[in-house]
Amino acid sequence: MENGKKSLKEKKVETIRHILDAATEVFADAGFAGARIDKIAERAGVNKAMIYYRIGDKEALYTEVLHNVFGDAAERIARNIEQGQPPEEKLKNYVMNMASLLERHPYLPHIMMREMASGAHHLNEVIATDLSRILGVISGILDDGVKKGAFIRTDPLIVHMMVIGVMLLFRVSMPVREIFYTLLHDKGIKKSSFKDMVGEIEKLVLRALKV
Amino acid sequence: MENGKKSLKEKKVETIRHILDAATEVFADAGFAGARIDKIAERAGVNKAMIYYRIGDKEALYTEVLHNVFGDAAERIARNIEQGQPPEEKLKNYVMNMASLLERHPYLPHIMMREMASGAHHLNEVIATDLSRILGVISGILDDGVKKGAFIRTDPLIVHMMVIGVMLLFRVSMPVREIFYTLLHDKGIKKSSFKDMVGEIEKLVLRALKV
Amino acid sequence: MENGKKSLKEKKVETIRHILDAATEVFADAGFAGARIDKIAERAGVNKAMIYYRIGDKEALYTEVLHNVFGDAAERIARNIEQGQPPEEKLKNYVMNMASLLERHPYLPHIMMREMASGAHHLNEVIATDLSRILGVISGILDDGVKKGAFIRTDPLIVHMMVIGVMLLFRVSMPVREIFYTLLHDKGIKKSSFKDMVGEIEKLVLRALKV
Amino acid sequence: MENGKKSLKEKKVETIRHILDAATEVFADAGFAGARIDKIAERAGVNKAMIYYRIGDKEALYTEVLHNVFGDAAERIARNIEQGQPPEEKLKNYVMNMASLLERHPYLPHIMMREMASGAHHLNEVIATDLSRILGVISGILDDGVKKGAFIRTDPLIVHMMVIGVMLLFRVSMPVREIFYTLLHDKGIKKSSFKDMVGEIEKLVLRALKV
DNA sequence: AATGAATGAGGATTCATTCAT
DNA sequence: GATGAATGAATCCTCATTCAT
Repeated sequence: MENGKKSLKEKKVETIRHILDAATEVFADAGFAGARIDKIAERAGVNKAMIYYRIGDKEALYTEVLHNVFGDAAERIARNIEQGQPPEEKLKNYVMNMASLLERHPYLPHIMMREMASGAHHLNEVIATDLSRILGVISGILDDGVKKGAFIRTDPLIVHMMVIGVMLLFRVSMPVREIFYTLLHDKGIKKSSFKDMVGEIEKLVLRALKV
Repeated sequence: MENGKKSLKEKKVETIRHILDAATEVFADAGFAGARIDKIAERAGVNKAMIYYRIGDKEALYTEVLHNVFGDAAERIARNIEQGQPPEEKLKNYVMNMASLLERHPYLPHIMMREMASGAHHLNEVIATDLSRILGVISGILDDGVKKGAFIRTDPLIVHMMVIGVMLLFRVSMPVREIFYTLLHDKGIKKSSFKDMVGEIEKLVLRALKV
Repeated sequence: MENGKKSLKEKKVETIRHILDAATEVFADAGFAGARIDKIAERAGVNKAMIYYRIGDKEALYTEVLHNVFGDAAERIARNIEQGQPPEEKLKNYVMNMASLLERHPYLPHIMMREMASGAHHLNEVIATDLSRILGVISGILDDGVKKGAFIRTDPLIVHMMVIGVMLLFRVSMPVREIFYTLLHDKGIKKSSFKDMVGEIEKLVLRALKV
Repeated sequence: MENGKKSLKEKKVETIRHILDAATEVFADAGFAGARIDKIAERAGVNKAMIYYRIGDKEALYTEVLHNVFGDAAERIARNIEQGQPPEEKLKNYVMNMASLLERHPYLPHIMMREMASGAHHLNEVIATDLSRILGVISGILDDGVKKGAFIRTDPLIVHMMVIGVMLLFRVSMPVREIFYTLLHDKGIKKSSFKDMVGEIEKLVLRALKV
């Protein structure tokens, strides 16, 4: 039950959350250079100066957004690896985790793709470390599979990029796909949901890796 | 006369090429909003006003760049499908074509990723048509493979996205990978060249699709 | 009870003193336009709103500072004129008083110079009256000297400006002089203390005025 | 005869002059922090962006102004020392030169006083060198006078500061003096022109220094 | 055909000041 | 009495675009 009375600190925390949420959306939509502080402030329902008071300049705000999104992502991934399962299960798990990560952070794909396209200048070491933990996970799974005779030996980076790449593209390409579906509906290409896609990826990746 | 004497028309064409080349690099580096007309002019070795004189405003310039890059890409793809080969060969061909496309257009990945992250607002119908032709090709290959009992039935869009996704990520992530390699060299992850990666993809995709 | 227990009124007075001291320093350092309320609050160890609560807006704060510095100065000067001395002694006294005034108010030179450079908009009539009392003093001394046949007739304003001018410059130019000393130490120019300078001024002014 | 036709380069030079003139006035009036780029642009009759296009940011503009004013001053002083005169003449010359310098640069006093009050942060080495040349001149004159038995030995820096100090104060205090004159006209203090003052200074300084 | 000069419109950032508790 | 939260109004600065030659 919202009781209407908020302490000063609660209000402050809430304000910060509003700002970061708005900033995440706007940066995802428009990129760093295209984002407008005015728009972020408006969408957050705060005065423009508030952003500087609470967070700092555009750069600081962007970094904060990146850290929020990627920090949570990395933590979540690292937590979700269950030991003692057969490699196939672990791999399915990994795909599922990646998928649910993107569902939880709908703006991650946009931000990530842009970041990489920009040379990842903002993905400084802290964030790079976060990401490297994810890579460590898939690497471990594949190694385990190879040891147990379940998987062929492959480059884990490429496997990860295939999984992540198709998911990013899928999420990010929604508006383009609308056009394609219209243009291509007579060629046997039909809409698929994110869930459909995840199932398909799981299947294809397992087929590709299994001995 | 090849020797230094250029006709007016040749100079004009050359100027336009300089502008478009410079614009391609700058847009790839910085995105539409982050690109600076000043920088494009400087890199092209022309006066800023020249850009407006020859091509038009920033929007027009960007569209021109997109069309140059994607138009050539689409044309090249459509040309390279050889009939009468077995589906496996066609698929290998398709992967190779995609790969050589990216080698020929080193800025395409950056631009494409950003475009999609922005909601593909600039990929208007003309360009969408270009892309849809590519999709038609892979769709045809997969259909053929299914008909001939060589491939399992899959969603061609997902297959395409996997192939394209990993390639885009690979090209675009060069700077980030440098960090990762440093962080992860003890986890059995090692540098691979674009060629290595293409071979690996070919292998994995065929394994995933073959009955 | 002197020991740590302060009455509410004492705390209030102390707070005000902290604010005014901090404000004096900051205004002296940066001038009116360059001074930052934030910085004054921080240096005073109080909350920014406190300044408005206790004193008022930036303008009021500045006026208060000016009055504090100049008010005390004028009072002190007027008090220190001893009657019945020979004019030479009175003049020495006047120079000494000016000098000790500046030692007591290290920020007065900076504030005064800036105020004059700004057209003395803040030196409103109240403060102008303060200053005019000082001028009355030197004027009286010179008149007395002329009457007694000790001094030549001169413009008291110019004498005052010479004395005050060199002292202000001396105090204010400390940082620049450091550079000059380095550049000029081979031209026979060497560091002098404020005391040295005061003695020299006394000597020169007396030589200039004595019949 | 203005012929109305100006070459591009002439226009450019003129624009820069307008900007620097306006900036000099505004910085003199309001100091660095108080100066408004808008006001400078308006007073120069140019668009605000022009200032950034031609000169740079506020800091650069200020430095340019300082260099213009002080650079010319230093050069003029160094040129005007005539050799072979008796020391008294040289000293008179020096006072006259200082005076005419201030008549030529009516904003120099305001800017200089503020600069010193701010700790002379912008008077970087280049400008310090300019100023030190002036000091070298007066130093030489006094030395010469001492050698020829005409002057007592004094600290040239103090002599210089007395001369410069009273002149700066005189020029800068015009608005305040108006108040004083009103308040003090019954105490025998009357308006004097800059010329009057210069004559008086010359007299006093010579009396102070002559053996 | 080509370019240096110039600017309007907008965007990031700052800062004195007020408000609510 | 005291202070953290919040903001309106500048203020500096940038950049795509146009103009005049």
